Amino acid sequence: MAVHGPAMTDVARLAGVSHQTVSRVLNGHPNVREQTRLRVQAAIAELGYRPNGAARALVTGRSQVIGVVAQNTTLYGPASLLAALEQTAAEQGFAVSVGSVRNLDHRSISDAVERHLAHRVAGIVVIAPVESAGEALERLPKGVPLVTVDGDPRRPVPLVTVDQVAGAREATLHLLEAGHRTVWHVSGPSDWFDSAGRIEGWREALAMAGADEPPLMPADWSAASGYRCGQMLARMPEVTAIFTANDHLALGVLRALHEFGKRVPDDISLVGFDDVPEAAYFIPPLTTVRPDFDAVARASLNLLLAQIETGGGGALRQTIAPTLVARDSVGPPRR
Amino acid sequence: MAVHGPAMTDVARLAGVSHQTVSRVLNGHPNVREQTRLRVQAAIAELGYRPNGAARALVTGRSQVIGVVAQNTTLYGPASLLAALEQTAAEQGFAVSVGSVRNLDHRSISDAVERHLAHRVAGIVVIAPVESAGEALERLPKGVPLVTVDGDPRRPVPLVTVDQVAGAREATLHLLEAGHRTVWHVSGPSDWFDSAGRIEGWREALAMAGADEPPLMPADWSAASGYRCGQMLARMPEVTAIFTANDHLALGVLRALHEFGKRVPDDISLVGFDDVPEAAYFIPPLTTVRPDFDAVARASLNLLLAQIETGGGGALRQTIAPTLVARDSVGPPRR
DNA sequence: CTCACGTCTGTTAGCGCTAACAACACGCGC
DNA sequence: GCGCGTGTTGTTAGCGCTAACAGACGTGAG
Repeated sequence: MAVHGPAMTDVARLAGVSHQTVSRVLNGHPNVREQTRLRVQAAIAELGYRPNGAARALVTGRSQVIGVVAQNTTLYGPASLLAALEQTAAEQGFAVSVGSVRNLDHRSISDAVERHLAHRVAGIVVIAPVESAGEALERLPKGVPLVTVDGDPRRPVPLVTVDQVAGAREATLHLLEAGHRTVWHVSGPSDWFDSAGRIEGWREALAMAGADEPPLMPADWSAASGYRCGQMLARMPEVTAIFTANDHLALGVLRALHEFGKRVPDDISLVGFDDVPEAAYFIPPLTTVRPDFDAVARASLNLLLAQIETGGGGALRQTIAPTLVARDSVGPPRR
Repeated sequence: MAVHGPAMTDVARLAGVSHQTVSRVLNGHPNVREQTRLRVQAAIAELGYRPNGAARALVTGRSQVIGVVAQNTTLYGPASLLAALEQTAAEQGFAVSVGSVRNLDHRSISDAVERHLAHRVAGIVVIAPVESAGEALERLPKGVPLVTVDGDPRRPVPLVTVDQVAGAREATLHLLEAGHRTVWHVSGPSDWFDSAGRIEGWREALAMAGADEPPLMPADWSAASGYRCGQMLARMPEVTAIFTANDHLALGVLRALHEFGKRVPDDISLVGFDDVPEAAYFIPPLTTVRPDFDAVARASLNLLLAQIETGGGGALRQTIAPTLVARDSVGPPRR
């Protein structure tokens, strides 16, 4: 057929061998004479043959596809992760199928996973940053290679995660070292592990320095909610240093402070998280924490591939340390 | 098998029918007795049966998967498009497989498309905003449902696109109407159709108003290059209004202007493009043009689905008009 | 010279599903 | 009664591939 191209038997006929020999060449089996191999490869090239993934998936029970389940792939973090994952997977000869879900509840996650399973994906990566996702994962059929990213550290599922705690600790410490008595924190949504980790790191740093812990300001990830928090923070004279759970929150805070005539870093210092490409062009350029999404993607894929090959899957864990990127939004407190 | 779950024959046995009847129930064939249908559905539910997509893809020649080829899914536009596409596809029972490519040249695109073809995707959406991608598309095997997004308007391939020209025209006119004598433009990369369209709209608006056309400032999409352009624009006293090809460029310009002591909108007015979620929290909130990504995704998918069903594919074209979002970054020129 | 063994290649079966056809019961008009 | 259409179900073949086995051939040991 014109659309579907030649099949293995067509290649076999042209090369004057059986289709099985073609299969052997394709899969790199050892016992094929060099001359035969070349003939087959020539035939493949001549016909522009491409193996039919569906047929292979049917007989082997798994396709060369990795399923990714994520929530909001518009957010900078998930989008970067997805892109990196796709890149890395492609290098290993795998395609990536996305199944984004509106909510990260039990049902949605299970559904997305099962949809992937129906296509016999080789493995699944779940970007599951919230509590409710964890439960869904444990009830999944065993034997399916699975890796979670930024998931629940307490669950016995292979996990790759950015070291939120270390990143937040570093950010907070950076502000403390600049001379601030304490640091306020605008956090992400309370059910995200990312948020929890960043809160924990912030607390740790405060405790290490013997600083008072001001009340937490909960927000979501949006600039809008950062703006709302900023409007409150700007009104409190004792606030001199703020750590926001991501860069967009920082942007919102920045604008609120600006409206109230508070200058950054002269009056108030600010640190974000994520290092979005624009952070260097905020006013002023934002000091922030940069997670290494490529490293996370590589680690998750390696973990997944290991499971796919061995078939078994220990509950491994891997943590990627982020780095602080110092720019202009941090300075000493005003006297 | 534990992992792969029950097959159709298992369901058939439990329901006391042939596997073919199960298939008929699954595919909604008309001639099945109501009572039989219910028995089969009960058996499906009881076993937790899920049809094997690979087997279906093998026999029908196409899977319930749509392939998406895109370049940089980290950028706001492509990421939003991808997410919207995935959402819409899921509603129609399709999964989405991403194949991002590093470069949008002939080879990369063809490769990505062929990788999708190997998996017998039902159709392909190419987010192909640059010149070189167009050629690759025409040499593709005929008969594969294909839609391009933001692609070349001159090629005979089904195309859905944001009306860049209209958006840019509106943005420029908005500045002109505020009283500015002319409008400067910081454009995107010259090989993107998006850029070309926005330049065209800007020129049109200028011509319509009889305004002089200042030299074009070419950039890429990044805040960094916006910043570089901004440093030049800030030095030129006659510049009172700027239209940037996207919001991140505007952010960079904003910062450069700020560094030079130029205030927005008092000294210089600014309009962006994209309406990223953060644009409302720039300093000042950015007036910008909002493309409707959901509409684009819906339109592309409809076009694709139509092709999948009818098998044929006329070279349809659909244009989605963006809307201007007025915020605070535009004002009358200073006297 | 024969037999065992390794290397290479071909033949067969079957993965789970859909499409095409066959089979059967039933009701209708003649 | 017969033939015929209609609704419902079962049977068979085959999609393109891999795995398992079978066969052909050459090589070296006995």
